Amino acid sequence: MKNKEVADLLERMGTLLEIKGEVVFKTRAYFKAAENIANLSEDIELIRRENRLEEIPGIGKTLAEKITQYLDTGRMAAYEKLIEEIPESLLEVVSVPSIGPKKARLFFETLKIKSLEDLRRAAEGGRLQGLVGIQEKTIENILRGIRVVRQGQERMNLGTAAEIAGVFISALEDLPEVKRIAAAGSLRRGCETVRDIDILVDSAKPQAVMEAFVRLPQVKIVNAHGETKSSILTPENVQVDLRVVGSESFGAALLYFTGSKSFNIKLRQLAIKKGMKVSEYGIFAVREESEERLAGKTEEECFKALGLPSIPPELREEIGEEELWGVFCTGRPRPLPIFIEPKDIQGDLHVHSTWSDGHNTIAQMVEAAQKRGYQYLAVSDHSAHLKVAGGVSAEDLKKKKREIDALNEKLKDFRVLFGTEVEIDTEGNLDYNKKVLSEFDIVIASIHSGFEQGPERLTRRLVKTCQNRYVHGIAHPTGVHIGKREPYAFDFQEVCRAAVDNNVFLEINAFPVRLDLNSSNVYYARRQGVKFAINTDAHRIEHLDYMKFGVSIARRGWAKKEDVLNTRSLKELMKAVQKH
DNA sequence: CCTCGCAGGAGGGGGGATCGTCGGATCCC
Repeated sequence: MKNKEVADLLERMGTLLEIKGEVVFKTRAYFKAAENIANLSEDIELIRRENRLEEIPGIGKTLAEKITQYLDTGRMAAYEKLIEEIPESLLEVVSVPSIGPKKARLFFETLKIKSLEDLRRAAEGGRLQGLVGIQEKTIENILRGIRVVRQGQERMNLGTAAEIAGVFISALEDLPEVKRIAAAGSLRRGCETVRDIDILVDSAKPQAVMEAFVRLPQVKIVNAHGETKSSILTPENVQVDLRVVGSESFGAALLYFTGSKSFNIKLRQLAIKKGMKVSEYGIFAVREESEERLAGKTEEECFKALGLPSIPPELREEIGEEELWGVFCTGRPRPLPIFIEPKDIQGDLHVHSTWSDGHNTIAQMVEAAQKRGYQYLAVSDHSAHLKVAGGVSAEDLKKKKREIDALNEKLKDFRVLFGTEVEIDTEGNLDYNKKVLSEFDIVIASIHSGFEQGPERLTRRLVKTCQNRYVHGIAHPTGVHIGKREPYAFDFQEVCRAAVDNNVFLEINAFPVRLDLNSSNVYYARRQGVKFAINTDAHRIEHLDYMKFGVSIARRGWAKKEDVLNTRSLKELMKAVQKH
């Protein structure tokens, strides 16, 4: 799948065109096209083969031609021409915080600065001094920015982001000036990865909160420190932004600060149509020479003022955008569906124990699951061949089964399920034979090797697995490892079809470095009729808490309770995974 | 550059904070 590759290319072109000084509408067209391609669930190569590129929103004749050329030949003439004029390495120059297209262009034209290294030398050599709008402070900021870029600022996974936000929130929430405090931004929307942490505070004394914030021991650098807004870097170079508003604006500010950006723009456009104005301070009715506050205290109140139902943070995205706005912009708005919530989860179907590479015993995992209010837990250890993860031999399975049976004897209102995460081999065969597989309560199958096989073979392996009559679900179906490994190349649509046809669920793996399926996958698969299970893949009891991340992903994919099998009672679950 | 709605050409993403410098760039969602 070359979707990401194409999207990246268009995005780079957009930035280079910005530096070149092209009109904003042209650059925006490239960014929009890139975004839409990145969010496609269909393979862009397939779309190109069927000559349907122009059906993608934001892609017209010209861009379609360029993309076609790129997909067919691996090159794009327009891009190559562009980088002759605006060197590609200027992309690293604009990646420096405090440097945008204007300064990048200024430096390039006056000093021939083409790269980060050029920029550093010029800044240190005092050659930036004296350019229009550049004085000492700017140069300091640039040098500091270069260091930040060099140390690398990758996006964090959702788990890490939640942890860091937690540290700052607990450091601030007990201040007497702080009435309410909440994490916002992409963390609140439950994005798979998060770039920076956004925290919003309700306080009548913003300056006191600002002071306390920038003096926290976790603060390495203060990048901005105003009356109501500050921005800092932690020692790990994570940016944390804090915004303070009064109680009357807290809801509106939460709305603003949660985003996404494009969602905010949509809201504000809608407001204009209705003679209103939206800002982080509230919803206002606009009259001649005056504004009247209509809402602001809570998000619900703000949505209501705009004539909208409360849209959950996870839905404020490009994913499902058309569906979302279709609901409101037609003559007869429908209510939003009720989406799955953490409290709906009745059990976890994919956890490990000391029988394979887990840290805790089955009994300990079970106790922890009971504490979380679950009704059941499938202990799904690795199968025999995955030696690196202590796969369970067919012989040991008997002992494991006896241990589970003994536990179930003692347990009231809880059931331990005898599960496995069975290895799919390079040909799509499973690691245990039919007789062994038939003994399990739950069989989930997954791929841990042969990622490089290419789409045909990988798709075949997964489809064949779905067709296996002993398999109930596919674990981490795309193989992504956030920050380490891209999903393997395969035909997701075909696997969805096979999953539906064979009553196999696809897992939403809630482990923060996986989150696999991701939001877009869920959104697409659900519309094909795929059923899901949200599992933590816990390797120790604390990991069971990752469930909430999986639920966020499911919500982002518009999943309802009915779409997720482990919201059901044990009886209903076992019925649902039965083979036809 | 795209889309709309009309047939060639116009209009196109919202609202605000902060910084560092003097009008505006950069950044946030």
